Amino acid sequence: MEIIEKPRDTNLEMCLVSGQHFQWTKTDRGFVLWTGKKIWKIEEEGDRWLVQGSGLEDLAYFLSLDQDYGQIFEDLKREEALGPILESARGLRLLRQEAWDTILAFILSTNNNVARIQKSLLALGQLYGDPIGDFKNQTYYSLPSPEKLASIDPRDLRAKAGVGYRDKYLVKTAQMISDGLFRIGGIDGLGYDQALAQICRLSGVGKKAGDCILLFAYGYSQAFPVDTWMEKIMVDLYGPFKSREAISAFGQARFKDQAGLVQQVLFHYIRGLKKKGRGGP
DNA sequence: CCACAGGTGTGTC
DNA sequence: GACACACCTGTG
Repeated sequence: MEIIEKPRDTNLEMCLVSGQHFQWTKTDRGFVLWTGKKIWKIEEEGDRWLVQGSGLEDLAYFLSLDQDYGQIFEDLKREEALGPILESARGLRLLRQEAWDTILAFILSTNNNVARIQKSLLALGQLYGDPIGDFKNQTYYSLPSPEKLASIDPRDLRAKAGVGYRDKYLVKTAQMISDGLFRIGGIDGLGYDQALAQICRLSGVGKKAGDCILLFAYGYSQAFPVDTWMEKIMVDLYGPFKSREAISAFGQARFKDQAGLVQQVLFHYIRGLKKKGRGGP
């Protein structure tokens, strides 16, 4: 157990429920969160964090604490259309997740909701993953390796992990990687367009999921994933547009290295509306 | 019962 | 390339 000062410009809950990361659970005073084989339990106590698990250095990396999000939010004030939306999202950060976990999560994300994505990921870990940590008599599991997942019958995934029609996408993608037809590390160093083309080779990964994977796992901060909700709000704020792709291109050109963060800010805003208002944005 | 939930793969023009 | 259309599963 280590006790640290709560990091600046960091709202842990906001980072976790923001739809970028699904491997976490709430505890009485905080959260357990994991990615790959790293896991942490963070309890919030006033202006302190009580941290257990995989160590502070790796946690700081995962939370991108080396990035000055206070300054980044200040810079984004130039976007007048964002106005109060931006202020309400202070504390939000982009997390640095393991690529393999992120690939699985966003294959699952198609036509799906957060609760079910989390349920499927938990089941995959419990059924086929390895134990990575114990907190309060609860064992937490990593996701199965590509080799392991490649050997599983898709029907089992569907029946036991509730992944639905994404069953074969998951297994196919795992096979591509375990067969050496796709290298997880092969994305690094590519330009954005090439990186997106590469990641979209994976089964079940299209433009939207691909953008999410590039943004959340590979550090392409200029990626601007556009889903149905993002489409609606972008049309409201900056529209009209002729296609989702046009919105993505606009977001990248306009927000540059902050495009991915802006997308998260907007998603946070949409979530707030859905929780409070009912009826959506 | 039907629409919807953070789309993608496949087939058609 | 731009379009339909099907697709697991849970919820309101």
